[in-house]
Formats: sequence, C-alpha cells, structure tokens
Amino acid sequence: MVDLRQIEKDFESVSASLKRRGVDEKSLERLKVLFEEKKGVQKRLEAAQAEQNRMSRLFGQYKREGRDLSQLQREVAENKERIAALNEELRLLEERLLELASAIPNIPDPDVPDGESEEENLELERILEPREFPFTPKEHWELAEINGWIDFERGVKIAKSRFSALRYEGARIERALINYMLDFNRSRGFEEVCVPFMANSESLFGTGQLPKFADDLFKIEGEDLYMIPTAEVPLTNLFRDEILKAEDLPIRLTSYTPCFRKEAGSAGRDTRGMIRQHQFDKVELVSITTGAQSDEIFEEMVSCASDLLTSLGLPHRKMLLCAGDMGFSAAKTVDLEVWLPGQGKYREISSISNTRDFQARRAKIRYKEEKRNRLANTLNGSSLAVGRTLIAIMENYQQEDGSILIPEALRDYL
RNA sequence: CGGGGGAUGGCUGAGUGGUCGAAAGCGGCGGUCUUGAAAACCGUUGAGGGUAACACCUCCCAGGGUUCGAAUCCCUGUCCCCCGGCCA
Repeated sequence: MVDLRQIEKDFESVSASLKRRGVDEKSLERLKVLFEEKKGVQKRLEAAQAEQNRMSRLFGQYKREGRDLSQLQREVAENKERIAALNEELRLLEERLLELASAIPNIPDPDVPDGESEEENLELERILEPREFPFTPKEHWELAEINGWIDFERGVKIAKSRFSALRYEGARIERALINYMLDFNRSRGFEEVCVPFMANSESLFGTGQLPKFADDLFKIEGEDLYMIPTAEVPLTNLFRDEILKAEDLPIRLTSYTPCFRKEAGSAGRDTRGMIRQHQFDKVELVSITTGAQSDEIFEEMVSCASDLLTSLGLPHRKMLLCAGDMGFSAAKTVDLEVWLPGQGKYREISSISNTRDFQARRAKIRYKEEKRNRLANTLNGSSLAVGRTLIAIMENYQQEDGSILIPEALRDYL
C-alpha cells in the first residue's frame, strides 16, 4: 500500500512517479482529499471521546458524593449521539480510503526505466552463449511426446485444461530440480522453510493479491482460504503483524511450493505445452530486510537465481522491467529469461522484485530500530520456476534423435 | 464433525462494572556494587494514532450489543486445549 502521508506531503513527486505506471493523477488527488477529510473527522471524534471519558469519571465521583446527576446525564447522552455520528462518518471515510488506496500500485524506483510494455524492458546482461544446433531444435512439447515425459491429455482428464502430469524421467527431473535448487539456495544463506499451500484473505491482502486480483486465484468453497499463487504469499506473511528485532534482519528464506493460478487474463496465450499452467512448481526466495539492506539483498537474490541457471548450463539474460511492465507490488523488478532454442526466444523463468515497504505496510511487518518501529522491506524472487526449468533443459540439452542429456549439476540428484 | 474448557503485555499469570493500559513473577534494557562476572539492590520495559513537545484518542482474540462507564456482562465468529468420532 502506498503511504498516505507521503501522498499528503509529497504529492507532486509521488504523482509523477505513479504516472509512469499509468496511475491517474485524479485518483491520487481524491485520495489526498479523502485522507485530509478523514483526519479532520478523527480529530473531532477523539475530542468528543475525551469529553465522554471525562464526564464518565465525573459521573462516578458525583454518585459517590450523592450529588444530582440529571444535568450530567443529559450532557452525556447528547455527547454520545455526537460520537455515534462521527464514528459512522469516520468508518465510511476509512472504508473508501482503504478501497482507493489498496488499488494503487507501488511507486517505481527512480532507476526503473520508463515504458509501457515488455517491449521497453532494458536488457542488462546476457549470460552463456546459446548452443549452435546442427539440426533444427524441437519445441519442448515435441520432445515431451518423444520421451513420454509430459502427459497433457491425462492432466486435462483429471482436472481441466492447463493441467498436466509428469512421467518417467520428467517426474524425476522435476523432483531433482526442486532438491537441487533448495540446496543451492541454502548454500547461499537462505533458510529452507516448508509452508502451507493455502492462505487466508488477510495474507493475500498483505502481499497485494487481494482485493484487486481475486480473479486470478483459486478459492476454496465455504472457507476463507485460497490456493497460493506463489510461495511469496506464505513466506512473506510468516511475519505479518510482527515486530522483528533489527539484529535478526535480514531474514532470508527459500521454499518449494506448487503455485496455483487461474491465468484469467491469458486466454489463448501459450496454450500449447507447459509454459503456462494452472498448477506449477516453484522454488521461491523471500527476504525481509531493513530499508538500508534491501538494495544489496536484491542484488544477491538476482545473482542467486542467475548463478543457478548458469550452474545448469542454461543461457539466459537479465531484464530490468520498465515501469509499465512491473507487477502491482513491485518498486523494481529484474526478470531472468532463459533461452529456449525450440522457440528461438528468451522466456521468463524467474522474476525478482523489491517491494520496499509496500507489502510491509499492508501486512504490518515491522522491526525495531532504536526504540522506533519501522516498516521492513520485503523482497521476493523465483529461484526458478521448476516446470519452465525442465522445459529449458529439454530444449537446450536435446539431441538430434530427440533424446535429452542430463545437466552435469543434476546427476547426483537423480 | 459431537461434548467440555479457554484466549490478558516478550513469556507465565492476576484481574468479574469505575481512578486498569492492566498486579505479581520471569525475561530484556540501564545503573549501583565488583578486577570482571554472578548474586543482591534501584530504575526502566506493549502497540497504533496524534503533538514541536505535552495533552489527548484507540487497542486486554475479532465483530456487534447492554451501560453514563466494559478486560470484566450478553450475542456471533475465529483460534487453541481436553474427551469422543474420522483419519495420513
């Protein structure tokens, strides 16, 4: 959530920054006005409450002294009505304020390039040369068919379209990759955590999926529970409503979870193959840091994911996302795109974001710094989408006959 | 899912209508003492809002209600514990 006080104090610069993400200045203006209105009502309410407290104390005293109460009683009753009216007014204002504020995306960092779509993302670096193929490389679904690794039809039968089952080496490599990634992350100082695969609405509000993106989530009927769209949700919410000790930061976590997404807005995109599924495995990195630590930790997380790809021999590039292409909660995002020779394209395999204090404000994740509570910074990043890594291995390690070599790094895990 | 009992500050735990944001103990922090440490003693120690700083407001699981006044009484929900059922 944006900081309303920042909007109040620093309207021009906040508005200019958010314009880069297509946020209308008028909605910010409305927010600012509402916020000021709310503060005024709150002040009047508190004054009335103070009065009520004072009179109530008098009431007890008068009674003990046996004095006449009728005058006081009348005043107290009148004031009570005023409090009720102000309370209602405040409640309505707060409701509207929250509704508006929770729909505003994060403010982009100054070093995030302008731009509206992925076309304008900035390529930072390419790592590893794509291999030259003496034959025409196949796409992963062809390879999946030849090797029997991915069963698309039966996945659909069990659930629906965009579900699949992994079989034979495919299933084993998936599991090997998860183990390999977790070990790799652990060696980089991330604590392995095992978390619930469902989360309640408060958690999803905390990380920014709710209320705006409810359509992308699978909800459990009759329960305040959703299937998690990413481990970022449970990992970050581990510390929701907590005040951490500064010396415990940074907290760096890694976790494997399946992720569940409706992919509501992507009808017709990547319908073939395993690029875009309703359920996919991911190993995630999450860090909780102080404001001062977060830039350094961000770089560490990007390196961690990039080095992991390198260790698997997968060519990839680092993309700095432009303002218009970033996710709702992010102040800055670097995507890693892996080379898929079958498609002849770089495709997203990891996305690392610094949300600064945007999620922390929603989720009330704070730390104590010399007596003062400060909002933490939260960062998240895929240390690779596992299914897409499997695909990348298939396409990059394919042989002319359609068989697939196992990357050196994974051999001990199979 | 059925029956019973609970939910209070970092923790344990008292408080059943007024001066209670809350006793006491533990823990934490600061100090006295000590070469140093321990012990002992003294002080301090919840969160959010608000203020230049005070004042002031809110919070004793959450939401509603009764009352001039609620941690305390009533209703609903959530969670936890015990017993039974089911079950990896």
